[in-house]
Amino acid sequence: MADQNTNSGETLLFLTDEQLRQGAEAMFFAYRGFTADPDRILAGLSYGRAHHRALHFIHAGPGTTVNNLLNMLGVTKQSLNRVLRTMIDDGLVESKVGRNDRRERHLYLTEEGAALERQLSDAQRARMRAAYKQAGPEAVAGFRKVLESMMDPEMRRQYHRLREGRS
Amino acid sequence: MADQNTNSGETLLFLTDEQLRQGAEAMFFAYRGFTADPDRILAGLSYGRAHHRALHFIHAGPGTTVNNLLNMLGVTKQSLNRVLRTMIDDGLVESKVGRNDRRERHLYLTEEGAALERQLSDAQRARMRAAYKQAGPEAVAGFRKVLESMMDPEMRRQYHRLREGRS
DNA sequence: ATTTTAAGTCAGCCTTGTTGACATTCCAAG
DNA sequence: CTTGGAATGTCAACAAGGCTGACTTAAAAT
Repeated sequence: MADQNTNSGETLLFLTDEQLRQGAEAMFFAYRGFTADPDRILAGLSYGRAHHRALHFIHAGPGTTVNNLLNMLGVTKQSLNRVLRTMIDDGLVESKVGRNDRRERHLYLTEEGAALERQLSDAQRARMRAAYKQAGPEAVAGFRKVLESMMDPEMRRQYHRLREGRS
Repeated sequence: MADQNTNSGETLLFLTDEQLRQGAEAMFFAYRGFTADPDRILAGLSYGRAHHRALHFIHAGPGTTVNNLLNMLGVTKQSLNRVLRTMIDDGLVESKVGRNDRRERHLYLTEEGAALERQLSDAQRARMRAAYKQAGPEAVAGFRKVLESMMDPEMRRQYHRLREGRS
């Protein structure tokens, strides 16, 4: 608390470096919690967080192409391919040649893949549900607002595109 | 502010799986933004995100012990040691034998270390400052509230301990 | 017919996490 | 004073998951 105006910047009130530091720490610790439950589940299986992310976005946009997924995840195709390969081989993900453009591969979850996705996201959502409930609806609105402002513009666009695709 | 439901915190409606999924995506994309700027800086030097985290917490609690830091970061001592070793060798971090308990090592930033920490956290804070400003003070309060609720209890305790230590 | 694009693959590298084993130093309890 | 345990450091080996670069295949676009 205390020191109000030790601001090392342009801004007027309320944004002390100290408060921003606390925000950064909150992000760090909260993200740990955010990933903790799925990570625990995945640790048993031979998968990692990267698999979870791929499952999530294939679930969110069934039929998405590899290139789409690449842009979502922000990794190289080689890196994604390793993860995708194992899941296709294990029968969690199905890759179908595109009808219009046969160079593209469209990705879908199999029943088994959908089951794992559900298990992982159920765990993650349980924590978020508890946090949302504890913090209250207004806090949640603020939470979402700040997160969105924190994204890179390109990520924000993808975030919105996803939401529209499901509305 | 009020949309449609005047739910007073206890209502469960409001928390559809879809909304929770969006929250998860927001966390994912926002965290990418959150780390992007420091990562860019570090890419040039021969350091990574792990070094940034260590610098941050040594800055936050000068004289912290290795064990303290371990608990903060949630990694093994071997993993931390590798990172710490390079920074000590490079003269960014100083390790002093404890006075009371001479087994402990107390960690401090050198001038050079403090300079790098400042550079990294300035970049990170710039983004947070912009996001906070754009979202507004109420949103920020909610943001912090949700993040805190999302932490593991142990992490929440450490988060508070840090804040108290600086108040 | 040529060029570009989407995807896949191989090889190798880096960072950062993990275990396990072991040495050192030192505090504290018997 | 000896001994047990705690805090730290270090070595080795390994794995996940990023990266780059080079190359192939197939198909679409020009």
